[in-house]
Order: sequence, then structure tokens, then C-alpha cells
Amino acid sequence: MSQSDTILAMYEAMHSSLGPSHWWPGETPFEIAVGAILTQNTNWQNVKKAIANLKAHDLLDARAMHDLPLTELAELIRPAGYYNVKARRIANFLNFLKEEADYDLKSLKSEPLYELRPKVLGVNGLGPETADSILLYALDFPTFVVDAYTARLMDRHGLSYEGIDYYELQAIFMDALPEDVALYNEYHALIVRVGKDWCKKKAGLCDTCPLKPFLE
DNA sequence: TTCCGGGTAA
DNA sequence: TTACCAGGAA
Repeated sequence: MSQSDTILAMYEAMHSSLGPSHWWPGETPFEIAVGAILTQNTNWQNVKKAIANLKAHDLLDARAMHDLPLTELAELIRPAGYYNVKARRIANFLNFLKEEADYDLKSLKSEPLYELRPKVLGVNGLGPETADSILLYALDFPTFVVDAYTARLMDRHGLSYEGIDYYELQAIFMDALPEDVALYNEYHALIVRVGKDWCKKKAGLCDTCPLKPFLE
């Protein structure tokens, strides 16, 4: 089987065994973008608490959030951890949103991906994974999100190697898959689910893993 | 390489 | 009590 056939087959295996993931959780593109920053190296359960705090204060709105002093924002997102750095990163993102889109995140959809992506990456605190998460899950751009789960899973299946670069790993998927936002969306979600529940950091639970047939 | 960090499962 | 988490910057 070719590399891209394998990657397509892995998707089918995960999807048929786990079902749809309904990603990204979040009611609006802005909520998704904020969630993408909050979940950097952080358990989603903790992010949910931070988002609940923001919602309770009617702050899941770009203008309202931008009017809030940084220290108060930090306090509200405290459950998500790294709350001081993340408050600064969200503020950086809000500055960007104001300048580039007059606080209207969705308006950025009119811009081509190849022009928008470098601008998003120019925001201090938004690295490749966070940028791609916002572009794919909040704005429906066809850019594939990879992460530590993806790297580990692919390495363990002999389809990658330890320490692979973000863009190289991303290219493996984008070269193998048709350009399809819904597919990119679901594939990354399935990888995260498999990464959390089977392809764990220490010892993988390969015996019961949906991807067991793909081990060498 | 180190720092940022609260929350929870094991 | 430790280990780890939908990372990124300095």
C-alpha cells in the first residue's frame, strides 16, 4: 500500500470505529480561536472551565474582551494554566483582530490562506499549531493541523521519525489527502482522540487501538 | 533548555 | 504524590 493509501485507510479505520468527533467545540469562530490559545499544552477540561468563566461574564466577544484589563482576563482564564502568558497572547490576538478585521474574525475568510496564515503566525504567542487550528476550525480554511499526538502516532507506525518538523509532518498529510476542510477537521480530531485514549505517551494501548491493523 | 501552571487521573 | 496536558517564546 502506498503511503497516501495508508493515510487514507487509517482515517477510515478511526472514523468507522470511533464515529464523528464534532470538532471544534465552540459556538462561534471567536470562541474557537480563544479556545485554541487556551488549550496550548493544556487539558481541554481545564480550558472548558476558563471558557465558562468568560461566558459567565459575557466576555466571549472580541470588543468586550479587549476592553478588559489584562490582569482581570488572566484571573478569569486561570483554570487553563499559564494564565499570565495566555492573557498576553489573547491580547496580542485581539490587537491583530482589531487591526486586520475590525474585531470581525469571520471577515478574514475573504482573504486567501497564503496571505492570512503568515499574518496569524506573526502574532506573538500563535505558533503553527494554534494558527492552523484557528484557520481550520474557526475559519474553515483547508490547512491540516498536526501536533504532538500526530508526531507520536506516525512515528510509532513507522510513517514518520522522532523530532520531525511541524511543516514536514503537515506535508505528509496534505500531500496524501484531497484538499477537504471536513476531512482535515475530522482527521486531526480523530488523531487527538486516539492519542489520548490509546497512543499514550508512555505505553501505547496497541492491543485495543483502532489503528492496530496498521502496526508494522 | 527552560519557563509558564492549574486541574485531575493514576 | 507524580505525570501529563488540542504549545510557544526567550
